[in-house]
Amino acid sequence: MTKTRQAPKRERILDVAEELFALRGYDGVTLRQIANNAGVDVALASYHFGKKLDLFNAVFERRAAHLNSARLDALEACQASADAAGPSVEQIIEAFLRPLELAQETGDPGWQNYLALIAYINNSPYWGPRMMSKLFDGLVSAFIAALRKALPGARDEDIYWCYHNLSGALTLTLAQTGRIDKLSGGKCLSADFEAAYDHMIPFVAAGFREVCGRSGKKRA
Amino acid sequence: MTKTRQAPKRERILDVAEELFALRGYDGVTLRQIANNAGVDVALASYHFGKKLDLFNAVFERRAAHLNSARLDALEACQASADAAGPSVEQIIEAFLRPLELAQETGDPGWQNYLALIAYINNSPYWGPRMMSKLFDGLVSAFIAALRKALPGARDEDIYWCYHNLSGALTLTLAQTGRIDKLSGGKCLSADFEAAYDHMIPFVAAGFREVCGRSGKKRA
DNA sequence: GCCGCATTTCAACAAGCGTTGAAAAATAAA
DNA sequence: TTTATTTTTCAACGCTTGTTGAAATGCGGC
Repeated sequence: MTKTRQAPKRERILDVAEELFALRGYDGVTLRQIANNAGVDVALASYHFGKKLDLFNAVFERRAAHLNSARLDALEACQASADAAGPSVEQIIEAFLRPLELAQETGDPGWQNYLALIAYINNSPYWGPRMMSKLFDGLVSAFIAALRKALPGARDEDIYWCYHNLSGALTLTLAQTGRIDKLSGGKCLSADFEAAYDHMIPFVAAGFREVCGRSGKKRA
Repeated sequence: MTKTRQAPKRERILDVAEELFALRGYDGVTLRQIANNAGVDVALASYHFGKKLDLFNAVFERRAAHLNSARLDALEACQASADAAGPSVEQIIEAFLRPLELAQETGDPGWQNYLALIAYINNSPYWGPRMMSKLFDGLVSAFIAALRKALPGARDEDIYWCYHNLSGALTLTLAQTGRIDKLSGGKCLSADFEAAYDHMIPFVAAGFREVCGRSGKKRA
């Protein structure tokens, strides 16, 4: 077998690129910074990935499939364990958010940088339209469909605006700016994803019900 | 009195810088791009503002005072017209958001770029800690105090997490990525700030009440 | 007219950028 | 071992970057 021995330097380049791109954005990072922090030569990034933009895309593709299937699995699991009416709004939001705690689950701290990078492109008027659809349109459609079923009679327009609010709250959480740490005087911690989701899930579920009509009543 | 003749080229540089920084971020824009789009020489930006970072800061300072006083005025107005119990959560959120529709009010389209730029730094792990506190800490503290009064018995931790969710939803709205336009198939429009706030205000208010307790204290 | 000052352009600098072809080193196959 | 292939480094390229000093332009006061 002459196949991929999976040299560790290639992965180190991806790890460092992930971290630096998440912190400073695509244009705020140079290939030399990435190479230096990874302890390799500049040309090695080009050898493995091609152009700088190709490296950027490679960072996204490395974890995309794993992330999407984890969240889709969570949705299907909560649908399977629900009655004929389908899962509640809380259960759907929970399935949407909880799989994102995979930094703790997998023990790989790179996930945190990856999610911060997702936040960066989702909030960017330049990168958003270029990358978000390709990465997440399928996933979002599945969750929107589940929410539509859990909120009978709701107008599509209202559901999308509510999803937009959810997406924004999530994005700022993933960005890990540490702003809430300072504002709250240390009472809240950006790095505490569990606390963030514990608060976000009931917050968002109540918002959906308020805007999309109370017909979708709260259930245990 | 040879006072400021306020050459229009200086303002044009700020306008273009505002627009391009909002779209591509600080590192994604060159001084030459700004100068070209403004129809001036590269060196003119340095003459008026100094270093590139000084120009970046000048863009923020141009509208900061106006924006903050508009929002603080709205808060004070809703407090003045309330009874002894103070304004409701909805009224406070409304005062927090509605003044941001000043692109329509003032007729200055630059406001939209400015707010997108605010969204950019608020979501950035690099720029956020550097700039958000200086610009908005006073304003946020005033609104937090009003919310604390409107939610008697709520734990500070819960209030800050709810504010974080509000800030995230607002940030993604200001970023103007157009993602909701595509997702909703045109039913929702990123540029329609009024529709965004019409949905965000009840959404967020319901979330605050759910998480921070409906009237008295929250469960253990 | 000329003068003084603010504004704007011109021209160029050193430094850093992404990228590439060829050499060197490491690894696998024989 | 020798050979073939992959991985990594070296060295350099053409180009762009932010910045600056000096020259040119505009303009009100004399």
